[in-house]
Formats: sequence, C-alpha cells, structure tokens
Amino acid sequence: MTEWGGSASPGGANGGRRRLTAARREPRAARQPLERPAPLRQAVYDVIAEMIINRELRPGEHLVENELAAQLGVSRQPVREALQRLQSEGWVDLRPALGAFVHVPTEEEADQLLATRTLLESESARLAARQATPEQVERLRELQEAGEKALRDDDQVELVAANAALHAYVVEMSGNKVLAELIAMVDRRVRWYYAPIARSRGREAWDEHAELIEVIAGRNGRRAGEMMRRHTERTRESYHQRRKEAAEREALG
Amino acid sequence: MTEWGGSASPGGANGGRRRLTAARREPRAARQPLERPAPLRQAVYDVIAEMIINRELRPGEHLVENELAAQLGVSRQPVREALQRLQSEGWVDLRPALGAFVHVPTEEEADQLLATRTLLESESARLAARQATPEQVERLRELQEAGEKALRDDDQVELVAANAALHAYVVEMSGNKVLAELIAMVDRRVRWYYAPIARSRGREAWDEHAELIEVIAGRNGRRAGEMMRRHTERTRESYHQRRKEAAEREALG
DNA sequence: TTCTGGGCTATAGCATACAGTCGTCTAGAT
DNA sequence: ATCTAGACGACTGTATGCTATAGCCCAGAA
Repeated sequence: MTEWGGSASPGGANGGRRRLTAARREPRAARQPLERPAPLRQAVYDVIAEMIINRELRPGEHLVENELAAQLGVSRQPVREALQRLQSEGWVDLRPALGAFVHVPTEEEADQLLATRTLLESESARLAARQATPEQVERLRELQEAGEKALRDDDQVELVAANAALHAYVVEMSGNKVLAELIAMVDRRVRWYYAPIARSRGREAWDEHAELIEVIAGRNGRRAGEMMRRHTERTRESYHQRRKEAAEREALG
Repeated sequence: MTEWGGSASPGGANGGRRRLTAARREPRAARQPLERPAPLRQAVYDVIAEMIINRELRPGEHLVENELAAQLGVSRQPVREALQRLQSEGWVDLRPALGAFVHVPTEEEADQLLATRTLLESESARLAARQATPEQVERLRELQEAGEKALRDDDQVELVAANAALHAYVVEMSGNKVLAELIAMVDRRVRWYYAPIARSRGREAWDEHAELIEVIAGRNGRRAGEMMRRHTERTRESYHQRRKEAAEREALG
C-alpha cells in the first residue's frame, strides 16, 4: 500500500526520522487529467496507519501532533487532517482538547469485527458465485496456485499476501463496491487486532479455498456463501483458540 | 464512532448566515470528566452534513472552503478538518488541488447501498431475536404503537421518525456495535439518495414490523433475519418502482 | 501523612499568512 | 475564424503564530 516502508526504532525517543517531501511534479510530458499529485496529508495518513499497524505506535498511545510533524518533516496541518481520517476509520480516537490516541480495541469489539467480516465476506462470495465468468474463475485458480506455491515453499509472508489477494478478488468479483469498502475497513482492523497471534491456518485454509473456487465455478451462490461463512468462522475459532493459549502462557509466565 | 453532536434543526428554516461560536464552557458546577466541549469542527461537520442531506448543497457542487468558513463564521481550518471526515464517510469527494465536491451517487452505487443495508439489517434482526429479553420486546411493542399512532394520525414526519427508531432499536438489540456503525453509515446515505422519492410504505410496512416483533419475541433468529431481509427488500422494490415512475414523469414532462 | 489550591508547562484548537496550482480569459498570430 | 501563449484570478495546500485549557507539580494547611 505505502512505499514508506522502513521500521523506525521503537521506544519513541528518536525514531528513524522519516521525511516526507511533496511529490515534486515530473516534467509531465503527457499529463493525465485524473491523476494529480497526492497531498502530503495522504502520505502522512499512510505512514501513521502503517506505524499503528506494525505496532510502532501502541494502542492507547498519545499521538502528539508536534512530534509527528517533526518526525515526518511537515507542519502540523497535514498531520491534523490525517488524524481526522484516521478517526473516521477507527484507528485513533480524538478526544477534544486532549488529542489523538491510538484506538484501544476491546476483546468484545474485536469479536464483533470478526463476526461482521464473516457476514460481509460470505455475502461477497455468494454474489461472486452468481456472476462468475470463466475468466474470473481462471484468475481465481491462478491465485490459488500462488497460495499453494507459498505453502510448498513455507513462505509465510507470501502466504499471507496470497490469502489477502484471493479474498480481495472474490470481493471484487461480487461487483458491489459498497460491500468492498466495508470489507476493506473491517478486514484491516481485524488483521491489526489479531496480528500478534495470527498465523495462517495453512494447508487447511487452502483446501477450503480450493473447494470454494469449485463451488464458485459452478456458480452456486448459496453454497459459496455458506462455504465462505464456514471458512471465516473457522479462522475466527482459530483466532480464539490462539488467544486463549496466549492468555494461558501469560498466566503461567 | 461518530457521535452526532446534535441533529441540527431540519428544514433549513434559515437559508441565511449561520454563525457558529465555540461552545462556551458552562460555569460547570459538577464537571463530567468525559464530556468535553465539542470542537468547532464538529459543529461544522454537522452543519455541512445537514446541508448536504437537505439538498442545500447539491450533488456535484463545489464546496469552497472560504465561502463555507465565512458563512459559518469560522476560519478555514475547522472546515478543512470537517471535510476530511465527510470524505471518509462518503458525503464528499476530495480532489487534490481542486477541493471538495458533494458526492454524486450513481444509480449503481445507490442500489448497492440498498443491497448492503438489507444484508446488515437482516443480520442485526437475527442477532436481536436470539438474545431478546422480555423488556426489550416490550420496548419494541411501544415503538410499534408509536408508529401505529402516527399512521392513524397520518403524520408523515412522525412516521419516518418512528420507523427509524424501531429499526435503530433492533440494531441496538443485536449488541454488535461494529454492525451498528456500518448500518448507521449505510442507512444515512440510502435515505439521502432516496429522499426525493421516498415515501413511507405505511400500513404495509408496519404490518411487517408487527410480525417481525412477534418473531423476535419468539427468539427465532433465523426467521427474524429472513423477515427483515424481506422487509427491506420490499422497501427496495418500492424505491425502484418510484424511481421508475419518476423517470417516466421526467420523460413525459 | 493527606488533602487543597495555585501557578506552570505542554499541547490542542483556531486563525492568519504565504506559496503553488488550476482554469480561464484575452490578445496576437496563422 | 481558429488556435496558441501568456497573464490573471481564484482556490487549495502548507506553514507559522496565537490563545486557552488540561494536567502536573509543589507548597502549604489540616
């Protein structure tokens, strides 16, 4: 999503000073009327979101505008505007006169996110199946193959990416952009919450994917929806299981 | 997530210069640590959203920051921050270097909003039914009675409010706050899009409500979900019907 | 020791100022 | 008449400055 990769050192005292510079317009031989340079606030948004996602900024942490602005080499305004958006999308809470704090998800909320994701993804699979074209099914099989390869190579990073790509394509196939928007939002927050304990279910999950693809190929909407529901339900159970384990380790340690 | 400071007075009785003043803190005898004065940007957000909803600002219209700021008696910053949020929630589109434009919904998008709302509301009814307490059912019946009264009095405004209240309570009963958030967002946009042609289905809709309440009272989740799905489906058809009629009138006129 | 009150500092909220860009209008050339 | 170049006006994006408030620290009283 963002090419502002790079991990800053934790501890806050002095992160790796990332600097953003306004994307200087290229000499523009052929100008594309629709693609305009993204404002700084967009880059700021991306960076902060990324920092939240990979825990450089911890839940509950106070985001001080001045610090962020200095770190990123911009003024406070782009930061403030980015924070507005981050709030709307559930990443931070803005408390009047106090500022922005990284959202602290409760376990209840996390579970509701998962449940909602199940609902939305299931519907997207149902719609996808009903309108699936042979070309789309072919594409699904390619994505599946990419996952299988990652599985064989035991490449966790690639596996997660392949999984996301497959699910995203199903959503795209549904043709419902509103649904896609909601899923993107919910999904991103789910992944964030469960990132510390997440691990791909591996073989099992990809077997389910393969099965799902065949059902979609058969254009059986009802079954596809049900399969996706069960599939994400299992992921949910897997999360709960791991969470319980983590809690137990915590208690022992 | 989004707490509505207060639904501003509808109807836009005053087309003229509205002025916002920073909510001056009351002498605060007992201070509530959680309730802090809302920033100006919140008021700005409310006013602009309201103006969009009741068509003082038309789809596609360019929102000039200076004008809005002057109209509201504030500087550009609160306006800009409000616009960020309005974009996240689908009310305006922000085009780099060009500014904010009231979102122009396509017919496709409107239909997808409706379809998504059906999905979400149906799920909320299912969950509500599964956990319904006698007190909650009692409350539902009160809300139903309010609707029936409005129906008898032929009070359209009250009818719409009662309808919204009933649906909102079902959502609340579901206990899923994430779901509630999504429904609130989708629902608001649906209502906006269809406002020009919307009219309550009246008797019919409230008969369906009554039926739904009894199913919820029986704590039958599956049936409740199905009923709500059918109920919102019918509303959707009603919208389509009216839209077609409107289009035909347009063609003739 | 524990509680109360007053100043102090850090920080958010808002306003103002400046710079760069987009679109348009007009004048001049073909 | 049509097209192009250049200048102008309007508006957004970003930076800086100012003010008020929240939370803290510490002194002093009970």
